[in-house]
Amino acid sequence: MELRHLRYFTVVAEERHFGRAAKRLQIAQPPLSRQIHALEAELGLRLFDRTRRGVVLTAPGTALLARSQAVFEALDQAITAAHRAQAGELGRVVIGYVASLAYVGIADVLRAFRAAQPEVELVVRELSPQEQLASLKDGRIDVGFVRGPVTDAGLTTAVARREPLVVALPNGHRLARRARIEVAQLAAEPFVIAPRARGPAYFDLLMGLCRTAGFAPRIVQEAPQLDLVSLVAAGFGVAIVPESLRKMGRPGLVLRPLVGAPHTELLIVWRTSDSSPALARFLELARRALK
Amino acid sequence: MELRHLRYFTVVAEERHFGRAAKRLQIAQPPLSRQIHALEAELGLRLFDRTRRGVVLTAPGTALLARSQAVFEALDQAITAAHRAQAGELGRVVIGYVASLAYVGIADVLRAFRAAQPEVELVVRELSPQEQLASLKDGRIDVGFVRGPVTDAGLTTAVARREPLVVALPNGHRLARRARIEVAQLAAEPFVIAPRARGPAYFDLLMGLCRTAGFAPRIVQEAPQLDLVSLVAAGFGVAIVPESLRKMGRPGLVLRPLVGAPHTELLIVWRTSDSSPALARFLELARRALK
DNA sequence: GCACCGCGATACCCAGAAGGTATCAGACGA
DNA sequence: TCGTCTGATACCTTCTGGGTATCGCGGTGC
Repeated sequence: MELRHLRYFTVVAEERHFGRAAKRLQIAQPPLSRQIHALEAELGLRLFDRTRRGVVLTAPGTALLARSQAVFEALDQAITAAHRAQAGELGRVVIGYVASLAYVGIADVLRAFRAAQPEVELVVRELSPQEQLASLKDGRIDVGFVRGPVTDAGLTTAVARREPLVVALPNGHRLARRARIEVAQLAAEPFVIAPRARGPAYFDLLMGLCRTAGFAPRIVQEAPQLDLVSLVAAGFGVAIVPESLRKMGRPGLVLRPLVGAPHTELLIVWRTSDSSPALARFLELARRALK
Repeated sequence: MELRHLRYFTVVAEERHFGRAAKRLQIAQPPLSRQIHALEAELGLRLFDRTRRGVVLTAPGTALLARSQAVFEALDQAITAAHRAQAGELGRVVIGYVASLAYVGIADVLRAFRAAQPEVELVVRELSPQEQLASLKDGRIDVGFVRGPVTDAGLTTAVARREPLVVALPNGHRLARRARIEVAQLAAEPFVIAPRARGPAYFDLLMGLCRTAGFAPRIVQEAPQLDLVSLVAAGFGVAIVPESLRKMGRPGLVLRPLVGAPHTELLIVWRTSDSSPALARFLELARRALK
């Protein structure tokens, strides 16, 4: 069966007259008769009782007519959904993010996007920068948020936000009295830092900073990013972190500007080849929300 | 768009490969490519990203695929419904019945039919025999239950049940002491009877009975059939009724066999031209339930 | 009673589109 | 670099959907 059969059947059933139905369908009456016959033959059912002054539906015809509407509606919905997906209003975006963003960035982005595109399904995965790049490549996520440069071929980045680095100190720390801190003043401090494997770009950036200031940092604890500030607050050492962590309002922690340190860049990363309209919408809104 | 396009699209989407899809569809690969192209052109959407080792769905393609299933399901349901209607398992039967049957016949029939064909909608209308015949002809009801012969052209009848006539007397009536009553013994009694207009056949039958016994009945009250026995119980007079009224178990009423009276026939009536399978099923089950 | 009219069915033709075969173009892997 | 695998293209064939002319059959009106 083809939709043509169902369309023709519906019109004949509504008109109760082959001639009028043919006119409405912009075809001649004989081919219409033939198509209805073909439909009846395929179903093995008589759909109409042909009388002298028109046609009446049989019981199977009545049943078919009542349910044909649902077929056309389902088709309309399918087509509409395809167009909406093209417009980025429908679909699914899987997002990777680093733990340090959980408190200060992602929530705003998700909220803004959900408000704008409520029918795009959002899935978030907390992943280290390294894991994000790998997940992007094999399609487990569609977009990632990382710090530090990304040089992978096949991935495109955009700077979502630039922010200064600051020193995180435990309350009452000797340096906490100072309004701003030089990198060299940290030479003797124990450092808490995320393992290089989780984000080599950021790790190497910090190492470079210290080396430039003339020392190699004493790393007392390598912590996943999430717990980093907790360790600092607990007095294990100091850490160099993006300024936006201030928004966490974590007690027991003091943040001081780091003089001479470069700004860090929060990057949005996605597959260059990914042409999903939902992703495009997401990128657009994410960049706006993070500005 | 035709269903062919959607079928082809679905298979290509599932196989992610034009060659394999074409094999599954029993056609060659080039026409399959062409049909997909035509579908994309009609929708104004790219549904697949053609890569070197196959094909991947785009966002609109994914959306369309997810909803295509619903189209095919709706179609299956429509076709199934048509076949079930043909089998008399689906549809609608509108039933007319005389009030005297409300208590002793219809309920059994409806119960039996509903149990056997729960998805056939049953509509019942209480109508006089005359109204039933008229309603049958213009399609307001599909089947009627009446007493007395029906001679209308275009209507077919079947005897659902034959039963004797009995005399209904109020409690304590002079004749109630007798085990059986002759028609002639009623000559002096006041009669309660339904108006001729509501059922001429039955009316004429009773008149004939009395005339044969040598008297013309004294009609004190013409009541719609429903209230007939109430009037008898209230002492307005006697009535001649089908024996099945005994099942009502109405207090204040005595029923006595009427000697020499013919049996009355409960008839099922329907349009000869009506070929509704649901009606056929109903007739079959009604006759069985009334046996 | 007869002719006419209105309806769907049938016969036959044509054109367009679906499907087939052969082949191309490009990317990937050996 | 060549072979292979992919979908696309070119071109032909076949089938079928649609057109016109006409039929058959009731019902209707004179």
